[in-house]
Amino acid sequence: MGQSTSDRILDAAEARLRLTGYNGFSFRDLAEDIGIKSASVHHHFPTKEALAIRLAESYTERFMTALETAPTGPARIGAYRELFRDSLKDGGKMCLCGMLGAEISGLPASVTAKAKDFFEAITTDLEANLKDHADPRGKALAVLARLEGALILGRTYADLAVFDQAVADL
Amino acid sequence: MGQSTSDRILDAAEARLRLTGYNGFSFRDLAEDIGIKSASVHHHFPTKEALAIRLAESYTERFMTALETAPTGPARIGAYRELFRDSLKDGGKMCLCGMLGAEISGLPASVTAKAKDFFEAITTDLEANLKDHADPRGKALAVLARLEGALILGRTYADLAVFDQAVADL
DNA sequence: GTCTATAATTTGATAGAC
DNA sequence: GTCTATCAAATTATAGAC
Repeated sequence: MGQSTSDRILDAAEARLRLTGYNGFSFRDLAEDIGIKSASVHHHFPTKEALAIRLAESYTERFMTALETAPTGPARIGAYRELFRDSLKDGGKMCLCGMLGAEISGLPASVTAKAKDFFEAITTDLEANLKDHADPRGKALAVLARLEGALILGRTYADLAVFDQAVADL
Repeated sequence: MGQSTSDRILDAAEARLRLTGYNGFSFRDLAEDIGIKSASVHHHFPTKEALAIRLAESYTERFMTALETAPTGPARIGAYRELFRDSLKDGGKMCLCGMLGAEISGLPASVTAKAKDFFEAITTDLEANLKDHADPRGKALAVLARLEGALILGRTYADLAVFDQAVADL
C-alpha cells in the first residue's frame, strides 16, 4: 500500500519543521522533496497555516498512540524519555511542538493553540501517572521541560550522549 | 549618554530573534523598529549571519556578567532560575541560544558554533559549582535543559506560573 | 552614517489548462 | 491531481549619491 501524496507532503513537512522551524522551509522545498510542484502542494494544503495545524494534530495523535503500550505509574517517564530520544536519534530532530513553542510569537494563533494542546495532553497524561508525587502536575511539567530542553542541548552539541546525560536520572 | 545605532540594532534584533527565531524577522523589520532604512542596518552588520554571531556573543557575555554576583555552590542554580525567569517575564522571550539551538539545522555553522559556546560556558560554570554532586556535568546539563524547556512551556501557555511549576524544586 | 534605488531570489498563493 | 504560468510581496544584499 503506497503512501498518498498528502501523506508524503506531511512527512516531508514534519521533517523540515522539526529541523528548521516554521519559517525555515517553503512549499517549494516540500514539492522538491517529494518530486512534485508547489502548486500541487497547495492543492492538498491551501495555506502553510493549514499544513502546520494538520502536522501538530497528527504529531500529537501519533505520540498518544505510541504511549498506549507504555507502562503506567512513575515508570511511564521512561517511555517518554525513549520517545524523545528517538526524535534526536532520527536525524537530530526537535519535538514538533517544542519547536512551535519556541517560535510561538511569530506563528498564527491557530498553530500556537495546537502546540498548547500537545503539551496539555502530555502533561495531563503524565500527571495522572504521578499521583503519588507531592505535586503531580509540577513534576509532569518538570519532566516535559527537561525532555524538550535536552533535545535542544543534544541538537546543539550534535551528540546523543549529551541528551542522555541531561536526562540520566529521569 | 545615548545609545549608538549599532546598539539599537542589536537590541531590536535580539528581541526579535528571541521572539520569532532567526528566520522570523528581516533587516527591514529591524530598520522599522528603530526608524532607519534597511540599507543602514547593512552598513552596521553586513549580513544576517554576522548580526546573529554578534548577538550570541553579546548575549553570552551579558549572561556571564550577570552571574558574577551570583552565589557559589549549589545555591547558584537559583540565580540561573531567576535569569531565565526574567527572560520569560520580559515579554515572553526565549533564551537567545535556546532559540538558536532549536532552529539549529537551518542556521549557518558559524552561528550554531556560538550557541554551543553559550551552552558550554553555562554548563562548565554550573558543573564547577556542583562538585559535591555524584555527576556534576550531568546535573549541570539537567538544570540547563529544564530551564530551556520551562521557557518553551511558559511561552506556549503564556503563563509565568507554568514556568514556575516546571522549575519549582530546582 | 544614512539615504534612494535597485538587483536577484524566494515566498505564499492563485488561475486555469490538461 | 498535477501541471505551467504568473502574481504581488518580501528577502538578503549592493551601488552610489549626499
